[in-house]
Amino acid sequence: MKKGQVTIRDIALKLDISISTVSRALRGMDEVKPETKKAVMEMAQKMNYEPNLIAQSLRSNRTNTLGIIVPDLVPHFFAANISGMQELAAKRNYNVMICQSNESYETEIKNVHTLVSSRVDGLLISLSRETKNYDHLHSIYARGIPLVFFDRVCEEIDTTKVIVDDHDGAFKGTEHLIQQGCRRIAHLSGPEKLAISKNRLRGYLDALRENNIEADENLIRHSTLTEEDIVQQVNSLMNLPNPPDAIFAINDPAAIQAMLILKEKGIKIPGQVAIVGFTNEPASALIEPSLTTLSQPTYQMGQIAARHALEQIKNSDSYTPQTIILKTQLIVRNSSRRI
Amino acid sequence: MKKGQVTIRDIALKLDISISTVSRALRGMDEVKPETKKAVMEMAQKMNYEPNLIAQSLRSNRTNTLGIIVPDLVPHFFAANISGMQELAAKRNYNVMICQSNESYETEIKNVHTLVSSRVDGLLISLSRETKNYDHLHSIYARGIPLVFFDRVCEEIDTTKVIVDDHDGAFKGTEHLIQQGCRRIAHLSGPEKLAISKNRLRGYLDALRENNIEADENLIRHSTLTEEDIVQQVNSLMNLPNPPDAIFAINDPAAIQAMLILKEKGIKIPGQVAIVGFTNEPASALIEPSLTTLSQPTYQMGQIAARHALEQIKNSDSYTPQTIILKTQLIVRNSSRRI
DNA sequence: TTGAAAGCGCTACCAT
DNA sequence: ATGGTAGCGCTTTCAA
Repeated sequence: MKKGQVTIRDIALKLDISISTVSRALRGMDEVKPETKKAVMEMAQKMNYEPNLIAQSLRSNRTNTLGIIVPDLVPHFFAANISGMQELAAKRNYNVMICQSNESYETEIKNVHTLVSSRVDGLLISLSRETKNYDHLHSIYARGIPLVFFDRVCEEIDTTKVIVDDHDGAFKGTEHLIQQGCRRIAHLSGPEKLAISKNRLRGYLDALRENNIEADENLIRHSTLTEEDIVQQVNSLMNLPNPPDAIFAINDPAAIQAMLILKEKGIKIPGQVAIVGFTNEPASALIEPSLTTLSQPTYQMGQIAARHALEQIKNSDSYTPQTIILKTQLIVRNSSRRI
Repeated sequence: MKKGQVTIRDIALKLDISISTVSRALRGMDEVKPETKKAVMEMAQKMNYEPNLIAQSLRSNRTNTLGIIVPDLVPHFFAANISGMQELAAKRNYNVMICQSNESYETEIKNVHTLVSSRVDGLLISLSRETKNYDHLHSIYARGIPLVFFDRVCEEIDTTKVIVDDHDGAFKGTEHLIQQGCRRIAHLSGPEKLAISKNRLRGYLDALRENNIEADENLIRHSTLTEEDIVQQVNSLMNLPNPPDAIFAINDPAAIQAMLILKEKGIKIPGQVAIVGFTNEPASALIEPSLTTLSQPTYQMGQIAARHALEQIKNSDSYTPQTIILKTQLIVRNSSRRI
């Protein structure tokens, strides 16, 4: 007897009324007689009816689903973002479909196709590191699918972007080190052309300049951020004739790496070298010494991004794209506290 | 002119052929003339046609989507699991729809309804802490929707479960402490009725027994695992007339918490009290001293769970439910190394 | 207050 | 090799 899921037709048959009436009753329209409504509701309950969202979607041309593409959903930053998105979406009766690009441009393109084919009502994306060509995103935009970038954004598309104020964060982190008495502050940066690297580097440089400290080329290191490369960069820094008294790292993993290397060398933190990271990973509060860092409002970031996507879905005409810049917060811990 | 997405009908109209032919051509059926096929393909490309998975799903009664329910997708354990699932699903041309129960029974029920309504082809779930009633899951099972439990499973439903060998892990962790010379080993456990608590407690007790160490009721603490409760339990343990020389904690966060408390008290780790955790969180390798723990194959766990769900979807008749028990691996670090 | 029927985009069956 | 058509489950006119 099991022929798959129960449909409104099954209910109609049982009650010997029309499909239309069942449909109306189920959605509580008040043009249907109360007792009919009651009978339908009870029968639906009894038969374990579950509405078929697929059919509804086909009809309404809306899936109530947000597509999300991230490079990798494991890192805390992305996990928290997605969590915020899912949470808010659920509140508004939306689902989320999630893809990982694995930092691959090709995969990211595939993901876009998948989500477009799934007819998601909106798309939230944080770009892969490889992505240099934006045709697949232009195509989303051209289709009129609400599109929101978060964290790793594409400047050349006029749509809502939610980002962290990297410049401001780097500025605050660097200035904090200066206030602690550091004067030779190194910057362990990431790949040179990455937006994030550029912005944090600028914040670092501006903080130095505003405090009348001359920047030293030797103290600025662009790293691939692999384990080996960090080892090499830190060693090279400490072997300078005039080594740094502080390191401002582009992110917490790099900062933690650096700390481990320094500790192995017997260098006192923060006494000899103070450290500041960026992103506030869960581990950072727990290591020894605890790491001073800039916390990003990750969960909130996801919520805001999702809210904007939904906003845009709702008012596709009147909606105006915005760039939302979230401030980071300096969390002072022991790796930098000298005073 | 923009009337939403392009359909096969649009292509058929342009080419002045029938819808059926377009459909066939698009799917590369060889009963269609090569030149027609080529024309269709080119036109589809040119018009930026994207197949409508919703329509396909309605027709085929398959969505190519797996539903996933976790208590919270932020913790590394769940994030890695989901990542494994998504990865494998993508490989087999499946999508994932993800819900968070927030450890709430009510929300979990809502999630189940959502995913059933979305007609996911299979469901992967790790139960909320609150869930004691399993009717919503029985209903899934009764509907014939492939169901796989991972980590937090429901024993009373005969379906595939992927779990970690908690007993074995706890046994290995405890035995390791014994080998390090500890004799009064406390166990910081979780809520008493939780399966995970029970299994790890049994492993702990069995290790003691096999090594002829008498278990001491005072050293076994069931905690709610909130910050305050852990503080209280650890303090209480250390205030015993005969305090423990080791703590085996139910998970890494609890172990790390305990370590912080002990360090504040000036108690040497591992000298006075050795510590072993469970789960191998990323933070655990980085704290001081680094935490000995049992690593779980999280990513692999997700892959296996997804593989079984897909297997079951494919061969719904011949498939036999299994319980897959994954072994943990003891990772010895400094928090327990006494010899 | 209810019913009949069209149609969302697609596939598959039956013709030709 | 191609076209016509029914139907997946639902909503929404239009009629009654």
